[in-house]
Amino acid sequence: MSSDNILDRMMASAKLSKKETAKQQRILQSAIALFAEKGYANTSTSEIAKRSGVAEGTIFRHYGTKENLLLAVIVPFLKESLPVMAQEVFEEVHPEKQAGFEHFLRAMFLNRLRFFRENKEIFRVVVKEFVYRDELRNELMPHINRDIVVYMFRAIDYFKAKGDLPELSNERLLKLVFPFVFGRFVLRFVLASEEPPGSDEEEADFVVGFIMRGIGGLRS
Amino acid sequence: MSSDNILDRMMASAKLSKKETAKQQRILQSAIALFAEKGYANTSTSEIAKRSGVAEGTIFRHYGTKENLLLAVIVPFLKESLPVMAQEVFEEVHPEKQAGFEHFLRAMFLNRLRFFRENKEIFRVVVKEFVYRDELRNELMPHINRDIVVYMFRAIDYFKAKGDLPELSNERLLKLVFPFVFGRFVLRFVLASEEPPGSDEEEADFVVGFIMRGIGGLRS
Amino acid sequence: MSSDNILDRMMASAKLSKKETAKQQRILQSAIALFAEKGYANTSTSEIAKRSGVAEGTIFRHYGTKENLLLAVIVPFLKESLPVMAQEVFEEVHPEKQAGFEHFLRAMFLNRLRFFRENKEIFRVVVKEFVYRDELRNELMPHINRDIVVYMFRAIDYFKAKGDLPELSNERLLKLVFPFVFGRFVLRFVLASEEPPGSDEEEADFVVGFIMRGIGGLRS
Amino acid sequence: MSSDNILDRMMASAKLSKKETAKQQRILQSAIALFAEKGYANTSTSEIAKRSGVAEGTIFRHYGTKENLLLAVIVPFLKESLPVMAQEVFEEVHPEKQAGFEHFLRAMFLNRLRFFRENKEIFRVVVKEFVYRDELRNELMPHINRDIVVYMFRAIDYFKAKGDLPELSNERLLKLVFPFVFGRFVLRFVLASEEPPGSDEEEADFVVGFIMRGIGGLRS
DNA sequence: CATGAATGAGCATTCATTCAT
DNA sequence: TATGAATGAATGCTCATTCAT
Repeated sequence: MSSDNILDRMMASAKLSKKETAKQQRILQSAIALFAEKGYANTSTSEIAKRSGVAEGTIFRHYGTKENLLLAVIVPFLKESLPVMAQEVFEEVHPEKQAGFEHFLRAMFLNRLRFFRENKEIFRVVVKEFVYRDELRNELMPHINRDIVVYMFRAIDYFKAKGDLPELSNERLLKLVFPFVFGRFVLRFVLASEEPPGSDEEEADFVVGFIMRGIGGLRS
Repeated sequence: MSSDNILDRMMASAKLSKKETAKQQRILQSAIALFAEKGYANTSTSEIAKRSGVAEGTIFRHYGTKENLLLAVIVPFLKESLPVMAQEVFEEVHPEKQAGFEHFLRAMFLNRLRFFRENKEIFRVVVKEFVYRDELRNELMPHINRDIVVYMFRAIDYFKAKGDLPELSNERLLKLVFPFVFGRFVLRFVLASEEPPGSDEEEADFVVGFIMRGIGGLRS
Repeated sequence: MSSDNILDRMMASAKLSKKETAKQQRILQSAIALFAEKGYANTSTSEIAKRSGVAEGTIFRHYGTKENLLLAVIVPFLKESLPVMAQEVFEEVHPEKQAGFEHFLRAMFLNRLRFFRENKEIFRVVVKEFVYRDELRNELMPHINRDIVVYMFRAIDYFKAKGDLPELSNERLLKLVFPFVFGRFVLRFVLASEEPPGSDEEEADFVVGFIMRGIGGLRS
Repeated sequence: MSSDNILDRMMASAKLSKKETAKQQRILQSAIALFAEKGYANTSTSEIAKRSGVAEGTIFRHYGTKENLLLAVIVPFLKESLPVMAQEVFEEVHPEKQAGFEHFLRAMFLNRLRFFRENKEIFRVVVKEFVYRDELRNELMPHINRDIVVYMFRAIDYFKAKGDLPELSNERLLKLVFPFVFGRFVLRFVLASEEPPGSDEEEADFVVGFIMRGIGGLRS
């Protein structure tokens, strides 16, 4: 009896999409490309159909609603982005064996940089709609926060215990670092027309260095 | 056959808007409120007319196009935001008499924080449409960049000459600091439903401190 | 705070239709003709628009919904049919000065026969939709019953007091006579393609005679 | 090139329906229930398929058209209703051995009352579509008339010869009695949400008594 | 025989824009 | 100058029907 109807619909529709036919794939690809370029509100279902080489009715047979099609694009991406965003990295990186928070941060930054690059178009869709539509944001934000926060707090606590991090409150630390990093991803993959020069590793060094120095003198 | 037809129209219409009638004021206010809330694409001109207590035809008599109405909202804001963003602050702050870059940054941060808070709704409209519509961004971005860059480089050069800043390339410095600060504004005024606690000065100290430490060790 | 939302909408929309423009008249006429012929469900708004010589959008500007257009057809007819159906006749007929119930019945029969003939097409629409759509019937029936019953009971009581009618319960009497008469109207104006021969007066004599003899021997 | 193409199709399809598979039975049942409730026009084939637990294609494999499915519902009912309506009753009732027309009428009324109650849902479908769709009515009416008229006239003539009936024209007598009785069935099974109280025999006495007294004084 | 994915014409409705008053 | 009725193209969506498997 929880309040998350969007999330519920997300899960429901996600379950149905076990085997995607070739046509569904094409529909999704076209939708992603068009939503990414012009935004959901400025894309018509007939455009999507034309680009997919599919009848317009076919879209509705599979997704029922234009809104549902958007969810079919966003949801799997979000479900792979959110918990994973820290969990997977956390494990992959074997924090115990890491030199410290700096290494963890660097690994995570590189991991997400590549993930978002790999899914650049969906990332665009998600960011655009997330900024554009207050209700979507209001409904999703709590869940997103929770999923990220849980895992990140675990990591932060671990490194605090190791004496690797200043005694800043977890929340403040996260609200400082996360938007900074995420903002750079948005800039790079959503707003910029092309990626800036320089290797991923250089970028990682630059960003992580900035953050580490920046939080160096912090007290809560 | 110049490339900036939007900008041209922007400037032209901006000049015309010297004397706005009461009705135009009401139209603009309603448009801003609705665009901010639901986005340009999801707002109908009839809604704007109803909220303004004005006939729908009146909107078109004044602005000709819905798109033009959007520009009439965005342009003046942009024109007051951009060059001023550095120039005015630069002067207001009397850099020569300042202790250094840190003071300049702090003053500028506070100045814009208050300006965007004062114009929160228009800020929302601009950010939303800027993120949502690639063509708008592509056409405006160069002008925005130019206006900001010119003034900011002047300031950066001044403080570099004073030995107040590391020998990082102007561009890299700007691309580090500007998105960081601007991202926090977006988070606070566009994405969050309410402003976080804490005084403006505390926030300024926090942000400026982080940046100053962060850029402390940089080399280009 | 009563439950009659259809009736409420009926009244609301009826109030708005104070001055009907020429175009609204044409739209209504076309809608009536088409609804009468093919039924509401089998008539498209584009058909109505074409027949009215009006753009499809114009229909929605005036009536908002196809359903509302149906109500705009039905409601005024119902409002003029129902209470009047007995009240007006009751007065027009001056029951005190009539020879008795037989005269009253005859006057009423003729009055309604002519009214329905005059509004044959709307009558068709109302009957068809009333039979076809359970929810419409369920929502309207109580109100219709009330309006008719109140006035008819008054008349019946009056004639009972005069000794003109057997001591059958009002309800049973009404449920015998009303469907019989109304059924003949439906047959004549809705189901038959053309009216049967014979003058109205002959038909009235026939029907009233049948009823009077039929109820002659009744006991409750 | 005869005029009764619907009837032809009716007969043809009726012959084919000798052996109905279980699936066809389920399809027909679902169609009847849905048509009865919401009307043919407001029922989709996919709804019928879902309710039948059958693929949508299966419906079209068996009936070819949605319209044909409707006929497959209506036709057998009509074929059992019409001639039987008088013939079977006529025989079952052994008119020769009856006390007279009153008994015949009473037996017939009871017979049909029970038949329509038994097939209430199909009766609803038939009445609704018959009222709603002029072309269906126009095509079927002559045949219905013929089937009923032939048998009824035979009965009427018989009772006239016995001196049991006034010398009213057969047609006028039928057009008086038939709609009256049929109208009560429609009221009871189609329009009312539940049947009125009272036993079938009481109702029969009431109706037949009314008719007998009513036609008592008739002259053509 | 049965399926259900695919179709595409058709539908009610919306909305930016025009124009006579 | 302001109005608001009128427009018609475009939109999201439905649904009877087809057909390859």
